[in-house]
Amino acid sequence: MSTKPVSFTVVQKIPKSLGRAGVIHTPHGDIETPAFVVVGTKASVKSLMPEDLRQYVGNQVTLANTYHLFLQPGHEVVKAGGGLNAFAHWETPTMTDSGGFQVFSLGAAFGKGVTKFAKGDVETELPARAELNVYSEKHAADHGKLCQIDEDGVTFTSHIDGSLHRFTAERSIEIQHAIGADIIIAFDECTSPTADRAYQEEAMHRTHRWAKRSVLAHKQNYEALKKQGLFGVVQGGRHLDLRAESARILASMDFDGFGIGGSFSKEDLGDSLRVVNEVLPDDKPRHLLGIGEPEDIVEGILQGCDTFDCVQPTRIGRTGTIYVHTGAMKTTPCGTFTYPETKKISVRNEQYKTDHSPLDPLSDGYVAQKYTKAYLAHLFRAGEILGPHLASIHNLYFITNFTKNLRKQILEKSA
RNA sequence: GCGUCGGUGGUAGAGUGGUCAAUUACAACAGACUGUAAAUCUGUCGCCUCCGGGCUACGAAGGUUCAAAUCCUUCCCGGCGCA
Repeated sequence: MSTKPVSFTVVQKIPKSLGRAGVIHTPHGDIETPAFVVVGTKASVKSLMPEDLRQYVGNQVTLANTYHLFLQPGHEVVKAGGGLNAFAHWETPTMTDSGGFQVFSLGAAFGKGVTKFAKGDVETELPARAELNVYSEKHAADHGKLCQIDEDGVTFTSHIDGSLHRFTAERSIEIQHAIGADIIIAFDECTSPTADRAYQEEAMHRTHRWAKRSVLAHKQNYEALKKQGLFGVVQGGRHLDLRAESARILASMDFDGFGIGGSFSKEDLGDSLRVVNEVLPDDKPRHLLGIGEPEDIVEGILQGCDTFDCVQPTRIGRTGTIYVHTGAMKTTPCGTFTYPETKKISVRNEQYKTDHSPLDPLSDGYVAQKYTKAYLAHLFRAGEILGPHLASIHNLYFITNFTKNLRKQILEKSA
């Protein structure tokens, strides 16, 4: 076993595929991969107690966010509270995202309704270029966003109180050291799918420079080095050659694992991942950042990704949309996986007001079995907080278990 | 009985001669959401529509006016006050 705090063991490879089942070892325990990573941005999985996660979800790992915890309550508070695990009473292994996604969500995407997925293949607009040394609230407001990018880092205008803050590679690592998650992520720039190739390339190279600095910053903190693993983030947008180049450059740096970030299009997600994972080393875990619809996870695993975090189960759950099984089974082209077809339904819809069947009769989840659509429909209509709570638990169990079943198939196929 | 205030779309409640099919909120009906600015946001919400518009509407019936939810008359209904 490795002396590094975070290491990876491949347990079983999928024949003729980049995919594998494995185990990520961390100071807070092992993560059996492929695995879904529950998102708890502000050290809180929205509406759930950690006990709910343990008892009804069975997740193995939870992800928080550096930018959000830095603003509130402050990373020093988390540190004084014993670090993320103790502070939030999370007992699973933990990760923190670097704040790189906020460069996108509070920057290019701010107020525009664009998502990480391209709608079509047209580059609809150019992102605002970095404008050096122009940091002001007014400037940010004028540009319709809360952050400005330059070579050295990013200046954020807090979405909470408008105050200005500066993130650099070193600063993000420093904050993540204080927060204390098992796996931390190098500060990157998550680009918009609307950015043109030239900008994707420029941003990618900037992310690489930040990655190099992040490795250095991490190595300089001896205490953190013993307890936390550092992941670098592959970028390159929808351009396969850039993706491959990004993977090549990052693979040459001393990371404990890799995140795959940035924007994709739904159609060539698999191609983008394949190109990247062909290059990344086999003996390190690969995390697909922020993607996790059931079909995406199947594709991601086939193309060699080990872990997936996604906000979707809790976000859609909170407003009454739940995952359910249709009853049909699907098989991947080369027969690797046979998995249940899924769909999303909105339990607020009129038809469910009097539908007293279980949320998802085909699921073995506790909430799916014990609670009915009519009850959830009532809770959401009545504005009861139990509605978002139950729907979130249900969705998290659904996707966590969906992923676990795929792992099981990898192991069974080879047995 | 007299006086007075009021009766507006599913609800509450704006509007008090034209720009009113009628502000707004809620409810209702749908939709969106993929490293969480998110217990959020968007659309529809009188009827019909070839999406240009047409029709019926603000307690009821009459009336004034080029034009009425808005002014006048009577009636019906409700709150309050006085008998």
